[in-house]
Amino acid sequence: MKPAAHEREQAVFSALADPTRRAVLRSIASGEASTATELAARLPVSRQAVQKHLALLEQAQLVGGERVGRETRFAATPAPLGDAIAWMTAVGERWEDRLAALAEAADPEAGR
Amino acid sequence: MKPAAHEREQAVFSALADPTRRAVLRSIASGEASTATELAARLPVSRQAVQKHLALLEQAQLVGGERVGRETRFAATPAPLGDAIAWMTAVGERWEDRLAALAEAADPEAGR
DNA sequence: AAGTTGTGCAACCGGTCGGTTGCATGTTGC
DNA sequence: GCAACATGCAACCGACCGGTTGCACAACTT
Repeated sequence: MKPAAHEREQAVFSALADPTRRAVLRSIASGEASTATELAARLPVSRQAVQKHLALLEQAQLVGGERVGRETRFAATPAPLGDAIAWMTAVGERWEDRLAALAEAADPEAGR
Repeated sequence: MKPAAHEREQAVFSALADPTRRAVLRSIASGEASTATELAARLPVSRQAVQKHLALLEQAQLVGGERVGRETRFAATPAPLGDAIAWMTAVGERWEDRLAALAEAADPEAGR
């Protein structure tokens, strides 16, 4: 298997792009609901729509589903969020570095 | 203007959803390129495609463009990334809280 | 056993997205 | 002034996405 990092990254970011999906994830993370039908009751979409969102979230490894009896209970596995955060902070740091370098180059003497 | 928070949130997350757009943002943040034509040269897409991505990134306030002579130079303004990170950490914390509560509730009985 | 509740899967549909081509405009350099 | 380079804008297109409906099946309940 090839997790490939940027593949998971892609999965996470695109999973987070949809507002409904974010709502689903939030509901699961806060324990307000754990099954597709429960989530659908809290959201203005059908159960099948929620189910598709859950499939994507699961593919991004943001949630994990476990079948208990006749219902499938989902739980959050927010580890991938860490990857996304890492990407963002990396970009942010690069930006800061760049800014610092520019500032230093433009202001070598009068620096702090 | 009224940013409405969740509107900016939406803009940021959907802006980050596209790999090409992330590449553009990374290139700008690291100072590798700053104009649409430069970016297009580094990427396998046309200049106009990059330009559209830049428009979205600018709309999400992740970059800012300033016209200098005949070229438009873009710079990163990663502040919105902080919002996104805040959202993620909030979800992550809620998850941890929930997990802690469950663990605590399950601890005395330890059954499953 | 029969009915009820929850799930999984497939097909379909309209809208949006990422990308392209084409053209018009503005800026620089000779 | 004119050629070359960079940008802005619009139209168009194929693909994907979010959502729906419909149906078949598994699992409790009585």
